[in-house]
Amino acid sequence: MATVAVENYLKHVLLLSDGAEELVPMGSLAAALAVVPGTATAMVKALADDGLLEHQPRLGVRLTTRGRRIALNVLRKHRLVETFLVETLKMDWSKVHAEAEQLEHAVSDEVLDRLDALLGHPRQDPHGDPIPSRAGKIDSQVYATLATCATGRRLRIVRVTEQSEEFLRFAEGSGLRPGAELSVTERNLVSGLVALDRPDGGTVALGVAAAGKILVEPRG
Amino acid sequence: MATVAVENYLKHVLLLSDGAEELVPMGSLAAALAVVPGTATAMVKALADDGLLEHQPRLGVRLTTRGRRIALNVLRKHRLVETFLVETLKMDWSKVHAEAEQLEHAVSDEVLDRLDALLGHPRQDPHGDPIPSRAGKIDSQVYATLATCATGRRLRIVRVTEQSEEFLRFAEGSGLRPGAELSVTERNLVSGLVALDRPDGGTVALGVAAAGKILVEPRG
DNA sequence: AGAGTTATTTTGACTAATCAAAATAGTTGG
DNA sequence: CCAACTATTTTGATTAGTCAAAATAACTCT
Ligand SMILES: [Mn+2]
Ligand SMILES: [Mn+2]
Ligand SMILES: [Mn+2]
Ligand SMILES: [Mn+2]
Repeated sequence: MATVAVENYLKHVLLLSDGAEELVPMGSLAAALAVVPGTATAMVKALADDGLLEHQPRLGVRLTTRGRRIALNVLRKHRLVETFLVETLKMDWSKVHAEAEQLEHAVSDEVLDRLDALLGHPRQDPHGDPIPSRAGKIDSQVYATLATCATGRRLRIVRVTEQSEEFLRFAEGSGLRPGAELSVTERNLVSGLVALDRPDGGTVALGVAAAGKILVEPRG
Repeated sequence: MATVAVENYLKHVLLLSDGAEELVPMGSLAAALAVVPGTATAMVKALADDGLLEHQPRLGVRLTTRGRRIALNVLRKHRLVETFLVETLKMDWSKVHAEAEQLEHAVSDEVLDRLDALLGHPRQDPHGDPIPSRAGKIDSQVYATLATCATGRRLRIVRVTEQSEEFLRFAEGSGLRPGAELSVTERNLVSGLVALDRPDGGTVALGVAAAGKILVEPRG
């Protein structure tokens, strides 16, 4: 079986290679895993020897089919566990990421299947992140963000791509969770400010970097 | 935080020191952890340095208060997880021990509390093993076994102290799970045979070693 | 094209956990 | 009471994963 470290490396390569084809630079990988670059290089060479990813020296890494299969299974565990923690145990969505980071390595495939059934085969986790299917299919639809979408239109939040506890608590407090509706009333790229209107009349202001973490779709 | 290995060592010392006072010999500890004796010695010295247990060279080890506190918490996680897997996920009681062996190290105290509440604060796990309280209290009642109890009396099974999948499947198939009633009709210490009667008229024969794994209490 | 900057790799060292095999202490039977 | 056996400890290696710092390659800008 793959160790915890191996599972984490493979999962992060998957997460950093939006879609699947691009090379992930060693720098991003090392930063995502919170290790120094040399450590990532050493680990990546070992994983390449094991046929789990392809290493193009000085350019980056890409998962092999085997590596991708493992990474998708870990990601499925992570997101189903998050869903379980929120739906069944009523935990706060801001805290489940850290829990799932551990549990994703301890949950067996058998337990995973039963959790999936208990939860009714969910397609998204509490943050709107897509849950890979048992077969390894994952929804890769591209959405606009609050930093890029048209202003004035009625929108629905589909996903919040940022796991940090503080950010999620802020989003929750501002009514910015998946399913919520709103519109962008103003966006000033110079000042970096984005202003939102909620249907309940409330108003929210946030920076363009934070706005980029919130994915939306148009809603008539 | 204690590593997985440390948690396993402390938990096994606790399990091997029925009650709490006796010294656990290094041999038993090494066997329980499936490591060679020298490995156990090395680890035990490190744990003693950290004040988690007391090592009397050539005699054995005993948990300190701190070590015992950690060990009880791990054991509580183990047994509550087993209960969750059987009660909520409907897993077979013969398979949950192996799962819990991993999950006991990945479940946080917060998740533990919520699992406990979800399950209604159970006092025993699916095998009848007592679940330590959050405060670290554990029921240490002593029971007779099918190898030692009086014959002829009506009995109720309270606990099955053997985690192996094969044994538990056998027990299940023979109607020997906690709560089941029965009586010992015959016990021959020479041949090592124990014969049982079930209320439904069924009959079971098993060896005295296996019988010793099944704890019972009298039932009028 | 060369200097400087940045990303990546290499080298050397460390920790936790383990095993194999040799050394030692303790116990026991004649 | 000593030889033999058994349990435990010691010693010397190994593996996985990591960091610090030096070396190297690649890119950028004039
Ligand atoms: Mn993880
Ligand atoms: Mn998520
Ligand atoms: Mn364990
Ligand atoms: Mn149990």
